[in-house]
Amino acid sequence: MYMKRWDADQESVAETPDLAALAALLADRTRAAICMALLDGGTWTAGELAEYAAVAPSTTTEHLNLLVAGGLLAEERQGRRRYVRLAGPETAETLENLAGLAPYRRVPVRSLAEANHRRALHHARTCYDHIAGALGVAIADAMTERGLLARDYGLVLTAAGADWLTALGLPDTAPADAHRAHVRTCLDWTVRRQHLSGAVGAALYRHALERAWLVKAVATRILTVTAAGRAAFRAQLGLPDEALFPSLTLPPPRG
Amino acid sequence: MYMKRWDADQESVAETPDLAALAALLADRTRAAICMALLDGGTWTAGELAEYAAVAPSTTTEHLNLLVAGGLLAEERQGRRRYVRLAGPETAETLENLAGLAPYRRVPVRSLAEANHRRALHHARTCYDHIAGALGVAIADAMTERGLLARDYGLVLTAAGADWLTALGLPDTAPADAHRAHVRTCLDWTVRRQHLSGAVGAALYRHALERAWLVKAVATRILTVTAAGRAAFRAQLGLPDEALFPSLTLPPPRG
DNA sequence: CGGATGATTCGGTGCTCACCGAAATGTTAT
DNA sequence: ATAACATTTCGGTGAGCACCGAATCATCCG
Repeated sequence: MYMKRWDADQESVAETPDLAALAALLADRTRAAICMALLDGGTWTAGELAEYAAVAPSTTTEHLNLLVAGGLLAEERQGRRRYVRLAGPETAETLENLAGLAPYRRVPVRSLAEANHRRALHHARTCYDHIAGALGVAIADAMTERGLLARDYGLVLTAAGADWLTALGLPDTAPADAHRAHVRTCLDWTVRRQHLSGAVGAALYRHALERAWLVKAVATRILTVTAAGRAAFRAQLGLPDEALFPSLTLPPPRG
Repeated sequence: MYMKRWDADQESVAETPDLAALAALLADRTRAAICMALLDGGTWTAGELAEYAAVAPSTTTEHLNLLVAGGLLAEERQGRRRYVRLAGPETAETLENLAGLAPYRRVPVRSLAEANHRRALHHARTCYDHIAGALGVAIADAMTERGLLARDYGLVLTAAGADWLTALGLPDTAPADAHRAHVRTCLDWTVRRQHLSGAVGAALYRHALERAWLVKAVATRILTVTAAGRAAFRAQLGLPDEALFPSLTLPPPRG
């Protein structure tokens, strides 16, 4: 009797998420460095990234082609120039989570300037669209301590927290995209502690920039706390000086 | 005048998260398959994984060495056999998030059995310690619709949701580890939709197993909904038949 | 219209690494 | 003890790929 062969036309293929392909994009040191650089949330040109990653422009082109094709980066062409940025917030969060899981690597520090740069990064930096580093962790801690965030029953903005945001002038931080949780944590790779991300984290960051509590350096992820910022963070959240002055920031813990 | 050189002993090295090293672990198809298999939350022997991944035992050994050394897997030796499992919930969540971001890959389906297997996986499966697949998404949707979860102001368990859990006999699902949010979403790679994870998701899964609403097949991630389960999910959440019968589950969307 | 600039294409090179098989190690069973 | 079994070690092979430089293309500027 004739049996129909299963491998016929109809359902002979299926689709599986290709985890290895995505990971392969990040498995190269240069591409990983590019992605980490773009975690500042900004838009870079191919040439800038080439210089940052210390590879030839031709090499950078190949990397960018892969990253864009893989959906990690979004690109925009203007004339002879190629601008790239991270594809979106989910990409940024996944990257930062991954970095939090990753082992540490010892890298040589070649100059005093570089040491200062690192110290500043550890103190306060952007994580795509919110605040990370010692300052970010201190903010999350202070908000929890003051009952603005509740860590004990899920991670939620409390009623007091919502009031506090309103008092700051953040109009309810409307849930524009339902896909993105309002309050979310992000594992900080400098201290391996949680800091505030999600829509609330992003709103807080924007607000701090608008009020000039923070200033972002160009072409880096470094944030600087202004005098006004220190006053505000002290008044609003009672942040200690350790969180407000880079010079008081300790080096990161051992890996 | 003598200037002290900076590259002296003191602070000449710093530590950076080695994203590329971590990603390299997942960048291999065999290792990725191993990790995906372990997403069932179970403990596998080296030999089982070798057969599953269709590589020589010696090759499997090398992969497991790397994955364990990289902190993704935890191992336990008993006599002549080596048991491995995912290192922890964060690892599982990051993996599933990554899979949700990954592109699809077309794979051949060689037999009717394999096609049925895939269909079953798409219908209901474990994601480490909670429920994923069409059933998992349907549960999250139904809970949101019934006001047990609120998606509009962060993702929180509502008061009604807490009551519902208590009525089910889940005693408040105590916040054992503060690091893990109670309610959390996990991007499902089959449907690219959110399902329920976190401590609440895990408690719900355990409860469903205890009450025999679900049965987990050995050595796979497949969950089967029992008759009692269908009754319970209908009564408790009003789940439609599409979510309760694998035969009604549609194939996954195009990548 | 040249000349400078940003990016790309292409060929070639060297290194890394996934894989296997055969032999070895150590453990459980007969 | 001996046999069966699970895993590991090691040497060797082949493929993939990150990298560069030189040439090319496209755009902007004087």
